[in-house]
Amino acid sequence: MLDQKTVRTQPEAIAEALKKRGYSLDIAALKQLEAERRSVQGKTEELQQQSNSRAKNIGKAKAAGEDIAPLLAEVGQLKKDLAAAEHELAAVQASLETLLAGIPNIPADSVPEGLSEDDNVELRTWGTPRQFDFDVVDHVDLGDALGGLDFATATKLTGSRFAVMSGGIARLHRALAQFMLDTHISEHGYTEVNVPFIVNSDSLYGTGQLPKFAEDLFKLSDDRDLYLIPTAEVPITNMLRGDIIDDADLPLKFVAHTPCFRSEAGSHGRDTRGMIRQHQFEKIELVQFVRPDESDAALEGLTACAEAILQKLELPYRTVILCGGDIGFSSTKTFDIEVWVPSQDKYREISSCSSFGDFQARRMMTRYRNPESGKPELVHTVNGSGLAVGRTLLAVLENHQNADGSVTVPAALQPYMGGLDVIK
RNA sequence: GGUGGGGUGGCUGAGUGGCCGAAAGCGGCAGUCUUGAAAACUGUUGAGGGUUUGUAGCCCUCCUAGGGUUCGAAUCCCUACCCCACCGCCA
Repeated sequence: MLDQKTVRTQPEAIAEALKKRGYSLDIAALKQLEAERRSVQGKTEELQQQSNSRAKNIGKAKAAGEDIAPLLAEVGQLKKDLAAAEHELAAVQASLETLLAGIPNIPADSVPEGLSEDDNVELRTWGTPRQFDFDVVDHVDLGDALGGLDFATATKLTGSRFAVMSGGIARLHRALAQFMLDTHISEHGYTEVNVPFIVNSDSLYGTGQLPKFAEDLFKLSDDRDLYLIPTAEVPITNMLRGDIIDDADLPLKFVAHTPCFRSEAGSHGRDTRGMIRQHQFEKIELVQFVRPDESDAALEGLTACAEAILQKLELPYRTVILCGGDIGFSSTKTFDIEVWVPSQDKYREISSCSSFGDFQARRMMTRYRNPESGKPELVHTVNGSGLAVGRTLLAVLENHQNADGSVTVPAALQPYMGGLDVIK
């Protein structure tokens, strides 16, 4: 959520900044609601004040032993007016709140112009896509031949966009998760957390998935208003919802390994083959809470942590900065890391690292006590995948495949595979 | 599942209808003292919002959340969520 005061007082400037996203802010509606809010709030507070002072007078009169009956008679109409005004105010504030909560974050200055992913800008590449001297097989056929990747059975168990892994591939998948987690803990200074995979709507509101993107989530039919997490970003970031953090504790860096559940509504027919787009996948998520002036550096650092995993796994990748039209709702700046997928002859997203500025912090009321002002001020949040495990598995299988259908285990993973160097 | 007790500021914890945005302590901040620090002492210290040129003043709201009673609610009633204790059941 953007700062209400800024939105209200400088709607034109906000609207201009949001154009970079291709978002058009309804200034007229905003101004109208704001004018209404102002008058209704003024009226309500005046009535509240009257009501308060009369109640006090009644208290004094009673204490003095006076007859309070005439005073009581006076407040009848006031109470009715006040109730009506409060009702009206609540309605206006709810409308304003809905409008404000639906406004996306403002892209950072460094975010390039553009409306689609075609306008994203490549920042750097690492490694060189391998030249194969045999016909490249995609991970679905590779996995099928190895007997460890089975989509048909998963369809029987659940439906489309699920997979059953077994044997060496299941172990490789687990090894990848462990390896990433260990690397971030011991080499990058993150604290491991283990969090719930089911969250309430307040948490989803805090990180920005709700109220706008409910259709992307799996909601439990249980009447407790609970959802499966679409990413560990939600539980980790919300750990500090409503809290005031000690300045000395910043920056806070957390890493978690969780499953992620996404309905993929609206992506029917996209990436239907293989592990690219699943309803359930595992991810190692990195989250940082930082002081406002440190978020740019934190985003660079966090992205480097994610890239380090790909380097250790000897997987070629490139890093792009998303253009204004392609960044997520809550993000002010996003770097996507894309791994080389040989069967598709192109780079595919494997990590998305974003800075949210104070956008999430404002929704969550997560603050730190600024030693200079002594006041609680909003922190900045930064997060990213480090990495998506399923897509990494796919990349390892395809990039390290051999002519005989076997897959070479990258050296970094071998300790996690009991020393195994080839999956056959 | 049963019974009972609770959820108050950064933290601990008082407060059972008006004098309570809220005692006290801790912590924080400022000062005195000190070569410096600690200790001690003194003062100060919740958050959000409205109005406003204003970090001035005035005003509103907030004691888990949502309803209710009342002229008036941290305080009484109802509901939800959470915590604690004991009992039962069980991995």
